[in-house]
Amino acid sequence: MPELPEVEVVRRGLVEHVVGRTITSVRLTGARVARRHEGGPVDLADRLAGGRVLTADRRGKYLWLVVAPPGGQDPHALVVHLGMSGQLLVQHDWTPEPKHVHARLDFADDGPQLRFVDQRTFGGLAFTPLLSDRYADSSHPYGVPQPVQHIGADPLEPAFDQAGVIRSQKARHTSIKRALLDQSLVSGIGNIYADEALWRAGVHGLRACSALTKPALGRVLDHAAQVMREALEQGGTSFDALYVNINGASGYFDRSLDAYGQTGRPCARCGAPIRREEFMNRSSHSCPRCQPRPRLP
DNA sequence: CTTTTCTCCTGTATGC
DNA sequence: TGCATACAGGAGAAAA
Repeated sequence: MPELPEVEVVRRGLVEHVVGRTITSVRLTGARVARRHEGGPVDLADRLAGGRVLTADRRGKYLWLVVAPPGGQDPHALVVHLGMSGQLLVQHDWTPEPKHVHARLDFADDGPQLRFVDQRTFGGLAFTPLLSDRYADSSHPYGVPQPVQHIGADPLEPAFDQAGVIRSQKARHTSIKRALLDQSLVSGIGNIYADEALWRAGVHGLRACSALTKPALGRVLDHAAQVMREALEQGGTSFDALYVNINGASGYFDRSLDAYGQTGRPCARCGAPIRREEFMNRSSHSCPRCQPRPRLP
């Protein structure tokens, strides 16, 4: 599932293969891929045609291409969310299309297309204005797209204010895992890296935010940032030139997971079998010895 | 306003 | 073999 490191790998691929090119036409399959675009699929395709891609940017799990429309209008953002199963593929038009291609962008040069492929269609595209970032020291010179404004900075960007996040978490009446997954507090963390960060910190995800000390919350966030940096290094090694890849679990990093998906395997620290528990109709993985469960609320 | 639950979707794995 | 069911889960709407 694409979380921050996987999306960053895709962004780097777009910088390499798409930035600087001019879009000639866009073909969309079905309306669902554009359901978050205000004007619908036809408007989305129309407004992208003739645009030049200035850069590829990202915050958390949101990815966007900054596109300068023809005629000198203000740059807008083609916002891409990969959802659970979305992929962006850079492929020549003669390459047979995989299943579930929902969008194809053609360019003015002879280079390959950009294809958006999404089996479960939780992802989608939207073309939106760029607005000024809420963070003063933004590293997003074109601003951030409207659909991205409500999420917090991610742990790998300069605007990330860890002390501020800790203060917000302290005030929340919820568990630490819910807080980690809440993109409005800190973005980019999904189920995989939440479980990994909590395992590294030795904290059970059901612990109340308010019951953890600020240093303990800081350690969880530090581990989240660190595990995503490590995953990015691994994931960065796995994509080849014409394939902007999402490998489901970040390149080769799935070999390095200590908690997520490790049910029954021995904990790398203490040897106790990793347990799986129900959580928000999903699953959580943790070590029963290193991450003792809090008393029931 | 805050917090929780529900819904969207389909390929893969498992059980009877 | 065939069919039913569980599972994977990000995000936003809806409900509490």
